[in-house]
Amino acid sequence: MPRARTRISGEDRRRQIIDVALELFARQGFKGTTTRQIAQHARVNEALIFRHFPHKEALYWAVIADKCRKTRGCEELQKKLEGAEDPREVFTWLAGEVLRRNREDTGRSRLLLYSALENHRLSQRFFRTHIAGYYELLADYIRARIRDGVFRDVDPALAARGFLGMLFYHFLIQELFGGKRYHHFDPEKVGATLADIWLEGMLTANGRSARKPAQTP
Amino acid sequence: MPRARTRISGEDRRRQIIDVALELFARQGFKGTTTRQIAQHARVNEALIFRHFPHKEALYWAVIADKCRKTRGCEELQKKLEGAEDPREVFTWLAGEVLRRNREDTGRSRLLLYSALENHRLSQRFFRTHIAGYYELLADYIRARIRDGVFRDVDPALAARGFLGMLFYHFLIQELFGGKRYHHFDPEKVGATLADIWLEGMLTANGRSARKPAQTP
DNA sequence: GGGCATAGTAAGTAATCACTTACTTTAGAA
DNA sequence: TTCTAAAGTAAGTGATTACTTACTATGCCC
Repeated sequence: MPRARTRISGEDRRRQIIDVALELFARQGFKGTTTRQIAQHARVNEALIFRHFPHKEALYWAVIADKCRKTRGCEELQKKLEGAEDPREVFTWLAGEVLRRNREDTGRSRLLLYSALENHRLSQRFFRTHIAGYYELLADYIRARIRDGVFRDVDPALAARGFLGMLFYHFLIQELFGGKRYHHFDPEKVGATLADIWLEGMLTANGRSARKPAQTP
Repeated sequence: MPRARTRISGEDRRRQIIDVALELFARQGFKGTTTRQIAQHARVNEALIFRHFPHKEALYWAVIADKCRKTRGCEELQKKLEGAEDPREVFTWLAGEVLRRNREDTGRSRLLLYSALENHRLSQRFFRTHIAGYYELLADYIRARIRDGVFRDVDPALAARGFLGMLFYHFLIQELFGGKRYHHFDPEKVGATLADIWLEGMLTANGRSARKPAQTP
């Protein structure tokens, strides 16, 4: 009584295994996920996994590499930063984007955190691909605004880190620590509020008056 | 040839096992740590662990409960907030404290993150003990300053979250993602800078002039 | 100094782990 | 239609897992 299972191409099967593994690794970490589990969720024999990947760790690498590749780079941010007229618009938009992305792709953030905690060799690369680029771009933009006299003179890398920190931490508490059970926040408002605090903390009198010229007597 | 090992009281042994387990759970997570490893590090027979704890999970609970208990509560913060004259002093001090504590007790933060990711039932309680209390206190203080007209009118819970987020995220990147390999930050400066950005973002003109009366013509 | 509660251990257990081997089934080119 | 490369699987492997059992050693009180 042979299985009526459809036979698909190696490439497709490989992709499917990666997708299934991503979900499980993100939810349970590397150690917490068994190859048997992955096979069951993919509805294939466990041996098939080892046909596509020499060992579990190789599958983990493939999952992370896949996430790295799939993530559209910083082009969108770069474009927004280049064609930016008002810093407020930029940072409010960015805050919304960061929050939305974390909310929509929780798996990415969990995978990233797990790989950092479990100290996988790839976690550093994963981090560089997903975060470091973003915040170097941001730091450059901040540096330029400091030169313009729009922002106050603080360490640009630190300022960028502070901005992203506010947003990521909010996600951490809401999604990971079950914060949303006790307090529901309107995502729009969260992004706007946090961006506002940060911006008001960064803008100089000049930077402020560029938008509201009436403020300077 | 009997072991020359000293025999210590059950209570002491229990404490020792918890200490050893804490370190391993913090480094490798629950799933990543084996009872055998714990026994070897504690230099006792594995069976002894199960004399003190019915199962591995009970040991994990004990470890987390111990961390919760050992952490001195929010009294220090509360005292500081009550006897506070200048918000700047309070937040700069707090920033330094948060950074110092994370740096000195990395295990606590790792354990907290792991328990959140691994979705242990205790993680919520762990979180409440370690973070929520802090930031409710902080939110209360912020709410009072808003009423005073010292801070701008923003959601106090969100503002508190933003403040702690800046600091915790900095720790995350430096310690977990190996940020300190690429860029070393002076802890003093980090705390002062981040607190400064946040404060300047929160203070009203009134709040500012309370310290610098010359600023208002 | 003898009795005994308990600290401590050696040597297991069944289940599960990542991974292999030896085999069968199928799609598509010829 | 036949042949074959590759998709797919059943049934293992030894190592490791959390946890037990049956035992010995030791400090302490009388």
